[in-house]
Amino acid sequence: MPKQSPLQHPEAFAQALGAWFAANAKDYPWRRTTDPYAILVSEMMLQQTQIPTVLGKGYYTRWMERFPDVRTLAKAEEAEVLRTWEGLGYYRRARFLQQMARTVMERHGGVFPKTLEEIHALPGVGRYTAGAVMSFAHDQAAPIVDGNVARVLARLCNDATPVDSTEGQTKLWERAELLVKASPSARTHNSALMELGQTVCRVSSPTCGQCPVQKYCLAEEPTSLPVKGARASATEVTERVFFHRTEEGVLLQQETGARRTGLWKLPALPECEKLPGVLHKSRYTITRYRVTLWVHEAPVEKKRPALEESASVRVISHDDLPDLPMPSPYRRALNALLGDNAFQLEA
DNA sequence: AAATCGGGGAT
DNA sequence: ATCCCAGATTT
Repeated sequence: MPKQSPLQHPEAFAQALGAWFAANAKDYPWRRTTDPYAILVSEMMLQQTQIPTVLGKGYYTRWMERFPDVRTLAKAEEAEVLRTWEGLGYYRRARFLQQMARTVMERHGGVFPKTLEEIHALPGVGRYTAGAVMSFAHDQAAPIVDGNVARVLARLCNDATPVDSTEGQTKLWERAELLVKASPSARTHNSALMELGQTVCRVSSPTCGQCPVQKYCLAEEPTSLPVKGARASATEVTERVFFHRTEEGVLLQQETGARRTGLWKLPALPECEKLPGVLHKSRYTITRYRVTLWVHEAPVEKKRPALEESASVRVISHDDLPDLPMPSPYRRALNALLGDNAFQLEA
């Protein structure tokens, strides 16, 4: 029996997908609310971050308890905002979220905007996230295309156009829009499309036999789709910082540049003729970098620039240490240095 | 159109 | 080690 294109039978496709979802939907906290702020928080946390990460470590619940609404988030301390985010990565998202809250307070009088254009204009909110809020909070027929939807649509249409190309993106959004407009509920439809990609139409070993829309799928070799462009290879990076402990606490430095803005780290090691002793060494991979982090002893006082006079460098007391937002690699290094094995170089 | 954001988990 | 993940912004 010949396959039918989902694009030529959008109503029947949406019907089959919706029926499947009605019987198989998972229970997530953000599916129990229609509060656009609560939806937006979940979407921001889930950008490039898996559901078990957000859910398992309690990030979402903790955030909503601490910042239950836009007003609370808008007036919160940035350090507390970043500390609540610590461990999720891509800390820019946390800062965007607070900027969003302040924008809603100042530009929208504290009322969360209701149109796609206004939501899309909020800091950190792109086309996907704006569509997610419109469909999940307001049940409006706005399309969404995330990694899951891209995979599902590429396979359904048997389309090898690279999904990360401009042409591929244009096709995906057009198809997503066509389908969501043919569905009885955008909220159900968009949730179902993503969940299908997550549970059935998986990256590897998809379970096509259990797929509710298999008769609409034109894929001949599902696992060969979607096609993506090659990514850049990893770059080796060496980072040298130092550990200086006084009676009052530990010397730390706050990031002010384009990366990890607002977060604290061990201070960068100044240029030295001779490298001070090594206290700790670790390796981690971040985006496209493979970093070797060396923690040295503090350089001798007279050769060290007046770091304490720099606005970004401060002695942090041990009591305040847990409350400062800090990227995970530094947090781990600091814990190792302050723990029982302090001053022992790892083998 | 491509790079960057400088995470984290699964495989 | 590599890929993927409920992406967005900047240049």
